[in-house]
Amino acid sequence: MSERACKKGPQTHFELSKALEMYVKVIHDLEVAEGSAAASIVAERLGVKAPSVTAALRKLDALGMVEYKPYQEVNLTDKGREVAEKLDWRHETLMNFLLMIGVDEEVAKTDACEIEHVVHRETIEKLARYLKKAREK
Amino acid sequence: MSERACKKGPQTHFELSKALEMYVKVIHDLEVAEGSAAASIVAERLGVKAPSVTAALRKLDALGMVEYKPYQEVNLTDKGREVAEKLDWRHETLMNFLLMIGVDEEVAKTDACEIEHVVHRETIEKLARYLKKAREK
DNA sequence: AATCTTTATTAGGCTTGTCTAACTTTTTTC
DNA sequence: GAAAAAAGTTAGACAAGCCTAATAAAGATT
Repeated sequence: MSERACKKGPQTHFELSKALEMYVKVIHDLEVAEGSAAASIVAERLGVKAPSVTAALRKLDALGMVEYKPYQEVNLTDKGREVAEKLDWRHETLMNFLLMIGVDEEVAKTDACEIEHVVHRETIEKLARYLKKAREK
Repeated sequence: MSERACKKGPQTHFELSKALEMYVKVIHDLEVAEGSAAASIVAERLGVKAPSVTAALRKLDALGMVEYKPYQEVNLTDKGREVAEKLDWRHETLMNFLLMIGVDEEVAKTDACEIEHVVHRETIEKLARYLKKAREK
């Protein structure tokens, strides 16, 4: 059983870094709640400073994830919204599972937030399927 | 159900970055297999170049995780071995679970490698307990 | 033992994501 | 509508991790 540690293959299955995905999530939350997202609130929600938000928005815009003009509120593009919804679904699925096995709410939340950015789609799909079955019983 | 996205609290529950943990894992593997770890093999296993290994070893040494003298093979300290064993246990637990829910072996491996670095101890403990129960049935 | 080869280290650069401080734009308030 | 306040941006720095190219040390070969 050698070769246990894991090589660092080039992330083929993710379009965004974890950091940028977090911005997308927050922007989506704000859009749902208020129609669009102000940079200052994004900063506050993520616990970062304003210039970090500016930098992130420029990148997300370049990647076609948000519609961004300086000094204006941001909105997700369709592409960005897809990413946000994917993350939401992942988060939900992970939360449901973690709570089911008895993980504390707060811990589950932060762990789901970590895992959602790093696992393969297949894993979440299998987890969702498993969860559904476990509930039917 | 607002406030869905996750703030980035200061990592209180980890002593090492994910990158450094990977070095510890590989060094441990090599120690088990051959008594000690040569930098070139560590590099190869992790898919990085030699200078990255040197830099990492210097950091791990400063953190008391390895015994390192330039131009010599490395060995984990007791502290480092503890970290490696913790990671092994996490990996094992995650693998068992992922395989149980039907995730493909290769995918399970890389996903376990990601998750093991980021979740709380509690989560792994709950998972292990859950797994044990699921097997008893 | 001197050279050649392999292995490791140093030096310097790049990227991502963060920060502070200074400046600009927008909005509010009187 | 002008001045003050708030919000956003730019400039420049820093940390972690990675890289390449050049250098130094160890180990082999004859």
